[in-house]
Amino acid sequence: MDKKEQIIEVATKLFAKKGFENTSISEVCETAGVSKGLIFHHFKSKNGLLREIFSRTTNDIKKNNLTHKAENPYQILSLLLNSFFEQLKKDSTFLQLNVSVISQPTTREIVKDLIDERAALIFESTKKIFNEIDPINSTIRSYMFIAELDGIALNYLSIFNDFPIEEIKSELIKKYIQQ
Amino acid sequence: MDKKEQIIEVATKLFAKKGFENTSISEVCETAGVSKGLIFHHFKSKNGLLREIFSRTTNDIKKNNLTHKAENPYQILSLLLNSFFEQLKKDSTFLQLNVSVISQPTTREIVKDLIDERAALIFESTKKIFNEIDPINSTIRSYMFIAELDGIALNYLSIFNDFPIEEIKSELIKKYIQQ
Amino acid sequence: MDKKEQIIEVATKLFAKKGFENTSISEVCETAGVSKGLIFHHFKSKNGLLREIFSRTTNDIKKNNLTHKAENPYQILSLLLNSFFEQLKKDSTFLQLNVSVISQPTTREIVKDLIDERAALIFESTKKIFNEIDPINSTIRSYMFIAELDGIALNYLSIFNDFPIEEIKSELIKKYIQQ
Amino acid sequence: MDKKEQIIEVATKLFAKKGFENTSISEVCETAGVSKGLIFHHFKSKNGLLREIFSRTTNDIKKNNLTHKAENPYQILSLLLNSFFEQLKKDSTFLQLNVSVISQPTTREIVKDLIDERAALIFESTKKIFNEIDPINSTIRSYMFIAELDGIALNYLSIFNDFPIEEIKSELIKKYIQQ
DNA sequence: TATGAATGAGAATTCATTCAT
DNA sequence: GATGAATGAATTCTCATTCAT
Repeated sequence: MDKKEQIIEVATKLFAKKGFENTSISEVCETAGVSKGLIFHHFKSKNGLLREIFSRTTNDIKKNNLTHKAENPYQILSLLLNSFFEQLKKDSTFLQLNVSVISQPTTREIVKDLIDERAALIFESTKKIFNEIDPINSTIRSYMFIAELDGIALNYLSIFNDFPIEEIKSELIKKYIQQ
Repeated sequence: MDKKEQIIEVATKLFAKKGFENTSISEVCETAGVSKGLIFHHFKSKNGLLREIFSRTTNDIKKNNLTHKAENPYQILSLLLNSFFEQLKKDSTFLQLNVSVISQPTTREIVKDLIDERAALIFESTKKIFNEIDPINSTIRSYMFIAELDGIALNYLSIFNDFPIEEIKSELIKKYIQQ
Repeated sequence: MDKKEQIIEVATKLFAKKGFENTSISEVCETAGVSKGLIFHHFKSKNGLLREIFSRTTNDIKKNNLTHKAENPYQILSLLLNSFFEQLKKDSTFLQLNVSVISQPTTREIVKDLIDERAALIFESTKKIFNEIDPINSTIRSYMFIAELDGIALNYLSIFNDFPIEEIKSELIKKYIQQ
Repeated sequence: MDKKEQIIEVATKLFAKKGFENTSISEVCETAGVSKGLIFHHFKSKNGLLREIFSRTTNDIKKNNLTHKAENPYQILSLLLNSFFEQLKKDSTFLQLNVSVISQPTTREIVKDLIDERAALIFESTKKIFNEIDPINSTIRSYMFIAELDGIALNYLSIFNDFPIEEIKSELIKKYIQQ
């Protein structure tokens, strides 16, 4: 069993549940059943561990992007929306980790470059879709599409206890796919 | 000048710039030129200080809401969008504080009830507007409107360095006000 | 009883006996009967504590210098040599602390400016003496006199177990005072 | 190139530049391009590495002593002083390592026996010289000669930034060789 | 209302050393 | 001879909080 992977797995869960700043290395160690020193051996620092986790998520996004080479932009949008809402329900704490890391000044600074990389990646792949639907306004529509999804995530995860996620999903599908 | 107000002012700025968890009481004291004891005298705890700051923002929103008793829902939307984008540009760090407090599990817990209160407030005043525009779908449209703005704030403040805020604003005005 | 003074007293003894790098803050605290936090409250860091101790010694030297306003340079030299050998025998560990702080790269860096200040102080007061004895060569004779005493201290404290300190003292008195 | 030699070379430089206590085995490994395990394989412990370095210097001194079998004690003194001042200028950090190891309680303890051995060696070879110059006072003159040189080294290396090393050298030559 | 000395629990990090390979 | 994952004890330092004044 790979201890490095185990640390990453445990840390991801704890960071997601309690926030990065409020999860101590000690807690990660105890939960993962490894010594404190090992974390610093593998990741150099707590920040290094966060970076590793953050960049792995980006890599997952990359892989996902490569997967759907559907012919139809509407098909891609459909897949994308479905997987987005799926993750929102299943992986909620994990998504929350990403939002909180990005929005908190200190953690933001730690993964600054990785945020830029990921943002560019998401923007490009979104724009590729809208280029086929509405080439003239594809830039602005991409930004708005991304913002809309992020806003939905933020409100669902952190603001409203009774956010009508299913209806919102229907609405979005209506708006973007069925004209 | 009132020392209590001074503490709140300084703490707001520091929490916004460095995050709540990464700002120590000591730093607030030194910057505000008061003693440590005084903060605990006035706010009972560091969490108490955060709650005071957070609820003051809610009060500001309340006051703002009372102000615009325009006849026309489109006029209200227009005012609302304008002040939103205005604040986004002028008060960016302050808005970021609100997002980060809300999205981080630990701080979220501290102001849980205040978030609920504020969310209800914002939802109600938004719904009042959409009730006049599209009564049947007013609930879903309110949620989507709020999510859209939050998403724009998040992307502008924390994700894209070159987010086309002016074009997004035009687009929203086009979408919500000029049909 | 002043806890700050107590910390300084205990730390001086421990640093002298075990060396700065090998004395932990915990040990200082336990011995002094204060909490860990208090050291950082008063001295900001372990390095700050060392600086405080080092500069106090310089202050002692300053005070000592002001004292002997003997008319005769040979009288001053005599007093000086006597107190030097006296300290060498009584305060040996304390002198060793000074030598080790000065000669170790890391600790040296910490008190760099204080070493410079002290060196200038000692050189000036030595030169004042030799100016009256041999004005033309006073500079070089001052440097040699200081080096000689330091070398004796180093050899007595750290190198030879059977360094003939009394005979060395007689020899120096013969050399510098009785022509 | 022999990895063991490489380790010694790198460690000597690092210990000299940063002090023994402030140089970690990890740093030695990285700089030398070897694994951690290898150091413990060759030297048993970090202390063992220091002892190896320290005793090699003693060996160098031994070899040097064997070399000059001049007939004239003044010739030997001359050679000795020249090589001393030469080393002071060229090998300053290395000499500083020796002084700092000797004067710091912890490191002193580690090489205690080696210091004694080296001190005896230096004393004996110095006394052999003074035996020919002034047999009656040779002991005390040897101690003073050694102390004088050590004091000069200490002051030049660690105390005065503008120590007049050249003039001091001339003075010593005048004092010990030209009457 | 206001101060700041004092606390103590807990944080991240370092580091010599071991050992299976 | 050579590697590097793994350990665990120790280290410096931070920080919210209390309390006598």
